[in-house]
Amino acid sequence: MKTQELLRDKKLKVTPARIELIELFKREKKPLSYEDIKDTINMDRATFYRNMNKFEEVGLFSVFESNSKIRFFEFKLTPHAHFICIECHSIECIKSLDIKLDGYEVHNMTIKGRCKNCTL
Amino acid sequence: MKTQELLRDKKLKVTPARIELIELFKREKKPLSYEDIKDTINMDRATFYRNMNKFEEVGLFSVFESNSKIRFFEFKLTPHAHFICIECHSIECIKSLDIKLDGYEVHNMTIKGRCKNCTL
DNA sequence: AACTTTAATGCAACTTAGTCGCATTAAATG
DNA sequence: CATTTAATGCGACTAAGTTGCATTAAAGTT
Repeated sequence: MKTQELLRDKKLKVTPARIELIELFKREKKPLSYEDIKDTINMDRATFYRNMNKFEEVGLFSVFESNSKIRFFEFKLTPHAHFICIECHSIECIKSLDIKLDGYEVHNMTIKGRCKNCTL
Repeated sequence: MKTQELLRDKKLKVTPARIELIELFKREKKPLSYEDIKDTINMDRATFYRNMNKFEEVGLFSVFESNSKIRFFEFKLTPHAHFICIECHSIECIKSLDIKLDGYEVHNMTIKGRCKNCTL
């Protein structure tokens, strides 16, 4: 769906900041934090966070916290788990795990540990 | 194993604060944050965090972050996943999931969403 | 048991990701 | 075009967790 439609569909105003964010995350296809993209985006920190929180509320994005309390945002395509390495801080999308759990409404699943490189 | 042995085994000094923490978490058998126990423990915040971080380093405790960047600590018995409700903020231990992942050294697994009560 | 080394503690000051209030500006609605 | 409604930028703020430092207490040594 086109970005503008996406926003209208969720009854959100179409603004340059929102378009920029959604298009960036659609392109990147991976979880990013404010720190990761602050230099490439053209808006205030508050605007970034307010929009990302809205996007999560309406179900466009998924969000999770890494080690050391940093929030990562990802444009929601197919639901999947994330692996966060506590050593190199890399993040990997894990598509091989089923993220369902009977009786619960699962929003995300994160696994922390040491990644393939860091266990060598 | 007795608390003192546990500490000596990890080459950590046996102090009243450490004994208090380990015995409390052994008793509770569930993840707790500093906020949860600050009024029942007899030590400074810094001492709490420094000790918990040590305990994690040496493998006695497991740690994970809830929503809203709060750290939860748990005395490590059998490894298991945790479910964190984003609505009522309750935490449940999920023993039914296998927390293994080929090629990775898994330290913890957290699932966020809405719990059984909150999806009614 | 006293002596020395090494690490743990308490306190206050600090860090930092994220939030909030408010005045201003820009979308949407009719 | 006028009006309503919500988004933006800015700076001030919040709160969980950390750090520096002087003090105190374990552990190891003679």
